[in-house]
Amino acid sequence: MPEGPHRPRRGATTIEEVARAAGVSRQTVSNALNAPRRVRPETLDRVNAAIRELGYQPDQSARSLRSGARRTLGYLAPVDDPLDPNPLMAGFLEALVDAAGAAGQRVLLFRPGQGAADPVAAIDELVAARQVDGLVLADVLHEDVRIAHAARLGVPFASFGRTGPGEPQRWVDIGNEAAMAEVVRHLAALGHRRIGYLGAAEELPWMAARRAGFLAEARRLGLSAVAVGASGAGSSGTAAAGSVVASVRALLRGPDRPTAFAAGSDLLALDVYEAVRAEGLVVGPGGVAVTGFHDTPLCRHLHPALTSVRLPLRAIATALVGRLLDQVRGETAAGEGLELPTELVVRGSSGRPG
Amino acid sequence: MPEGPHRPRRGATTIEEVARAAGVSRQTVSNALNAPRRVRPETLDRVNAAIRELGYQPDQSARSLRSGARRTLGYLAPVDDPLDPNPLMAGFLEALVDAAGAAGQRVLLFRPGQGAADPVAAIDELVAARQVDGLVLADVLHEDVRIAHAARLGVPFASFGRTGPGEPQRWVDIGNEAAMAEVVRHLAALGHRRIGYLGAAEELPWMAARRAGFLAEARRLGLSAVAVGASGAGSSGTAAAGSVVASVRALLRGPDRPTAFAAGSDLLALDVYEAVRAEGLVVGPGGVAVTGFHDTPLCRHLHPALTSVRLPLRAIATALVGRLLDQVRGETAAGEGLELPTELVVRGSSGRPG
DNA sequence: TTGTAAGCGTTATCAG
DNA sequence: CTGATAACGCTTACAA
Repeated sequence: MPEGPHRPRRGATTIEEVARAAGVSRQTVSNALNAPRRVRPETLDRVNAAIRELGYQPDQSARSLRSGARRTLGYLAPVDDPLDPNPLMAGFLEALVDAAGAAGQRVLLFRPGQGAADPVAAIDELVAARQVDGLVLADVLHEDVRIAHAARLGVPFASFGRTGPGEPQRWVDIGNEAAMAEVVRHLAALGHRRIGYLGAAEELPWMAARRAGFLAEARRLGLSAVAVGASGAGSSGTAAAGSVVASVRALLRGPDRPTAFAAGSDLLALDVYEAVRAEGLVVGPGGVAVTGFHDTPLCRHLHPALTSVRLPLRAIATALVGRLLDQVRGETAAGEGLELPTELVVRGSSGRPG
Repeated sequence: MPEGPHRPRRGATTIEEVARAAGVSRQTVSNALNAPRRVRPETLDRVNAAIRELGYQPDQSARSLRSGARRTLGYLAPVDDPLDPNPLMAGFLEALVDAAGAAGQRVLLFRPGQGAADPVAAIDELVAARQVDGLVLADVLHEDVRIAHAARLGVPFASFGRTGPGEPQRWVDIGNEAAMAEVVRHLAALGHRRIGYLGAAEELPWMAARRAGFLAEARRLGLSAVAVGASGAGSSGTAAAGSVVASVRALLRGPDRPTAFAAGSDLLALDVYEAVRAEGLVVGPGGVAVTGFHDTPLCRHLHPALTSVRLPLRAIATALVGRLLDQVRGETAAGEGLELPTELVVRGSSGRPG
């Protein structure tokens, strides 16, 4: 609701006051801030001193109104429930805020209004209110309505997660296939010949890619590979954790028991731990090797500690911000995706087969 | 006419265009938006139709400049590493954005610049640039430099986490003691008489409170209680997970073996699982009961599923936003803290003693 | 290099 | 209830 009364001015030092204190005009202060090279060094010093002394910062609203630059990037938070938060909300967001800050931008969080879960309307609102210079989208699907809509609006954007061939290629992503291929090679190097994969929510492109990467590399190396895992559950696989465990247990009881399992997430790896133990086997050297994905803090609390794939969150965030600002500045929108490498963090859970 | 500014104007429907389309003046449109009661109904309809048709939204920068209201709340993200993200970043942030949105506010994320980890400077910048109407602080310590500084600046703020008696009491918090007391009563009701507590990073007030709440209720009920857990580690206890497990194992081997363990976080509960199993015991009914704290998705992936304390994230966020906006509107800053109850989610990990 | 003038889009004031 | 006028604080032309 719009408040009626006039708002009290906080300390609110204005450019005028700085100018007076430095004995120059408003515009000289503005120049000192926005084009320092145009101001004589000694004047610049004087102005900067006054700025520091008064603790002056330009009013961002006034600046935005005049210049058109909002110095703010919008992050469309994935639609999900606080009780089952998106893994990206932790970790990636920190990296994004840091990367944006380093580029002089702030990050504005937004989501579709609670209940009405229409991301398109949320984008429309934010853009129409001219609150951001660009948009960061995450958990992007191959044909994503958010991508299509942002492109239609003509607002600069970049996505964490690749888009299909028909969509604009303004994405940054990790190499999900490559990451799982590295996992497979790691396991193969340890001597494992029969390996299993545990996935979930495989309608999500990144989960499908991990599975595909696993199977492709296993085939290439001539390993015996089998993949299990249900579709349909949420991205963190809340639904049928129990049945997933059952699938792994069945494999472990089968004739050609895998000696190693790669999982599509750290939580799924935990399911593998449970299945392995339930079958009276052990995880790690001398037992069943297990790997996860995401390198969450969970990995370090498991025994043995979980080998996992670490995402280059800082590099992803920096690349997203960079591409976004290229578009904002009107430089040629590269129009190409960027795939960044992951890092395999080897811990006790992956060792030689027993 | 002035030349087009540096920046290309996006669709940018202005109030002027709406006024022309509706056949009224700018101010009538403004009134229709900000004080609809002052506009004749039939005129209002016409204006609203034009607004809808043109997809008009007021330019937030212009509006802010004029009115002083930023319609934005700043969230000072806890200082930590993306690789070891703060648990609040997931879950709480979703709830906060929703609550803010319901009150017509957006959420601006900010952190101290990477490297320079001074939250005070970050607050100064944001406030000086007049980018927000108020601040949300989290993971607040009893004597917190952020609280003191925000109070000194006179900027409206509210904190998730209570402040000490010398500080302004503009906090919302969960009842950490009460939550652990409920856990203790739950375990006692199941028949447990010897119970253990596993904590970590107990220099953090909320962790200390959980421990204290545990011990107090155990004493009140005449139970035999013992607490273990190191200080000094990060909030997620990355440091010495191994030694924590060792402490629990030692207790399990001791003469008066606890039949139940409450942990200060879900990850610590996982450590208890490991310790229990390492001692050849089982978790859950017939074995050692275990409870966690936070109700993260991890709980549902453990076997047996972990009993845990769920935080009322939506209520917390709503209360924080409400108190913040009270201050923004200049209404009497309540000056009192608000403690919200948690919810014990009972699952398979807590059962009758073996 | 610096100062002058104008206006970004909106809302508050005060006439009609 | 509506319409003209004046700011909010800043940055971009342009003149000195």
